[in-house]
Amino acid sequence: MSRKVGDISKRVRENSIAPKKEYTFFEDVYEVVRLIPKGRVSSYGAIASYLGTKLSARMVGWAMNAAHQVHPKVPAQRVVNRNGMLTGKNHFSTPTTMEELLKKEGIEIKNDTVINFKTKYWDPSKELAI
DNA sequence: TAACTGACTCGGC
DNA sequence: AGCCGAGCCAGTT
Repeated sequence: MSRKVGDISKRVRENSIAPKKEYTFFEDVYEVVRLIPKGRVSSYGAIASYLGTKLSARMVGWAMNAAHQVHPKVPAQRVVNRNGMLTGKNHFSTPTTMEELLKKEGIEIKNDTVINFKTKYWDPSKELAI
């Protein structure tokens, strides 16, 4: 596990996110995702951008792919693409798991898209104000 | 070892 | 307004 990208997240560390001895991009992603408030959602790009690699939104998705086996648990269902679509639903135990989890948190879904995405949107680079 | 693959985005046409 | 290509980079083949 390279630390190349993780080094960029020094800001995250200094911003009082749970301290750890080793930092990797994946772990940084998990930390940020865990900070997403219940009932809110964020996007891959926003998280990538917050970590300083805004062009690597795909890596955030990659991280989510492995997030299911990470502890403490990562609320991967709160991360959708920039349009509010549940593009990652197929990576959950069942294709409907993601939607069910979000509904349980008070987020309405229609056609695999978050209703009122704009008002539910949670941007780490703003909310966490680096 | 090189090539391919994404739970993404953005810019250009 | 929608489609296409490029950039991103860790992990898999």
